[in-house]
Amino acid sequence: MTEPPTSAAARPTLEAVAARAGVSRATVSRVVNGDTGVREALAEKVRHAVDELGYVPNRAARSLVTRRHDAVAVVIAEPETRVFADPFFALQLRGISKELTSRDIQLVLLLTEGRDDHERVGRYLSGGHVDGALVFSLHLDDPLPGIIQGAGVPTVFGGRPGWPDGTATSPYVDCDNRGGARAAVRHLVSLGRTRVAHITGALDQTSAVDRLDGFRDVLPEADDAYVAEGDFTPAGGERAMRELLDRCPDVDAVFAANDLSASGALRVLHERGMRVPEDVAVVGFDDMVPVAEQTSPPLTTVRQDIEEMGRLMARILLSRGGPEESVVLPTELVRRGSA
Amino acid sequence: MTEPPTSAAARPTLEAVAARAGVSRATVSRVVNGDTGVREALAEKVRHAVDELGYVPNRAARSLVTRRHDAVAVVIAEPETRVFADPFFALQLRGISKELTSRDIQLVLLLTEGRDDHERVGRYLSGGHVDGALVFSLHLDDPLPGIIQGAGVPTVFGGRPGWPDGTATSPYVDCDNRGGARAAVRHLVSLGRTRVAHITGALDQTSAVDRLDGFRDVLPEADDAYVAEGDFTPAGGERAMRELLDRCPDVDAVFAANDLSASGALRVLHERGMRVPEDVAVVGFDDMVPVAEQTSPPLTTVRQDIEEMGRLMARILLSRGGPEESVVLPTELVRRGSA
DNA sequence: TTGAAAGCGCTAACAG
DNA sequence: CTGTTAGCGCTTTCAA
Repeated sequence: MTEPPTSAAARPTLEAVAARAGVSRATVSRVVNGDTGVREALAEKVRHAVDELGYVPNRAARSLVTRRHDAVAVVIAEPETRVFADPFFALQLRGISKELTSRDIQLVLLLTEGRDDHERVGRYLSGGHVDGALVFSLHLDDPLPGIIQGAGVPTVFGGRPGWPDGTATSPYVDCDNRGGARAAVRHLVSLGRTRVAHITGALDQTSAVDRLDGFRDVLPEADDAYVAEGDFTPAGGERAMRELLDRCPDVDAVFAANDLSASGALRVLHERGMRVPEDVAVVGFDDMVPVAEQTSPPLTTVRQDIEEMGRLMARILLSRGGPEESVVLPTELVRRGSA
Repeated sequence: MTEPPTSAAARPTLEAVAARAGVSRATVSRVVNGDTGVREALAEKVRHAVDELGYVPNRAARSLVTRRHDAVAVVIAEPETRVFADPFFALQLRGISKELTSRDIQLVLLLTEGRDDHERVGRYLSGGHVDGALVFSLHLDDPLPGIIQGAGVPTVFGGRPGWPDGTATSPYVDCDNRGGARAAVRHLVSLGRTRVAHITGALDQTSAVDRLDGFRDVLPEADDAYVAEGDFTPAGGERAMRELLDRCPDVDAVFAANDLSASGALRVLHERGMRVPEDVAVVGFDDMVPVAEQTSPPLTTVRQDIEEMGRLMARILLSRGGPEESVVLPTELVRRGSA
């Protein structure tokens, strides 16, 4: 790949199409770009020539003059952490991909790990190679979002970034983590449970903090002993559940910060011979269907539409002139067997 | 985004750098592209000007003349199937990303589902927007690889494509699925197990077929009853394990096609009160560490270096003139508690 | 070793 | 409504 592909040689140009159709380059350009105001007869001829020749516009040439790139960067920081534990990003990517594809915009994927990469990504984004960026800021202390803000590229964040409200210059898309958590805990309470515990997510992520806040909204008086720190993984859920059981053997309900940690909790509960939901009711978060439906009993959980969040991120980024506001999607409690 | 970003306006051009350094555009271009044969004094001046102005080359302009794009497409077909069940792709993506990044090449992600997308991807790839493609062909009957072959773009496949040997015009990178499977089964046999079962992967994927073949290589006389079809998921593993136990209650070892299905099998084994490895020894495949180390007991499994496979795919694609051969990476048995 | 000049393929005024 | 024209920013001969 040090040389231009010889195979795909001699791609036809606008010029060629113009000649074939017997019109000027400008006219072809108009037709190709869907400009109105070309006589239908001519337009038809042009389209015919395009088909015959298999003409595909040269993006580089187009970019050069329009100063657009029809490309959006998706930045995922520190993939090791969660990307691989959790179908979350994959689903969001799918939503993004669908939206971009439908508008014929390229998805340029940027995976980063560590400080060097931050700089590189900053340079890349300021380099003006893409029209915008969709950024997943995983950790509260991640410097990347700041760097990106500085890059001067239109940006939409996935998940609420961890900076003080009002500081933000870029919108974000998130689900109503706090409201969803409240719904989960209220459901547990409505079941008559009085000793409700919470297994948190990784507390360096806003989603985990927000869900914890939601828990406290409903149970402000809950003893700290009923809150165990997890990390969104099944293993973390197991650990937290063990702690909980040791500290508060009387616990009769658990709200886990996501389905994965709930599945871990469920495992420990079984291991200790406790019945779910009779002895301990469990609610998760995410409605990661392949997880939530496979546990025993199937998991009652808070659904968020992850793919839609991705789609929305792209839509907002691309909607200059439309609403540039952050969006918080609603959640919905899904009842299955565990609570 | 209907308009060029006004924020990141007025990027400096080669022209500007040239003026600043008091040389011609050509000289700046040479320095920027690492051409030898520029007097060091001048080169230094140019580099200085580049830094001062924060010059970043305009890729579109460069592409237009070089006919290269410094971009590679990564095509993942039908993500719903596995991408989301399994950290597999994420790891491979990471390897690819690292390699591309180190060479300053863009990763353009193409996610497809269904026939319409196939055409679109075909058009995109023939469109000459990227210098090459890395393609994951999941299913034996996937038409996409064929379409891509036709697109005339240099391609490397991830995983052995499902067409007859010799048909392939593009190299692939895979791990030694068959050899790894043999090692796993031999290990079980060496433990004195005489009734070894196999939980397959999704048999419309070559990796699953190859692992099954490896199993049969070692145990050609094994009764079909000892082979249960899974699908690489924990749920599939559970189902298969149940079948196995019902059909052959005397089974004393299981080789599962991957760690995820092994974890499902383990669950069923516990549920039925069987001890692992005393009553039934279990071996997985992949060494998906977060899975394999969290099961109880921890999983003995066949390790493959997934990230390296990704890196290698990129390296092969980019190594025109180097070895254009397919590569099959070795695997390694990792002993933990389950066998 | 360096510079001048000629485009790469396309869009966007501006005329007609 | 259509064509003419002038570049977008860069690399690359070709001369000097």
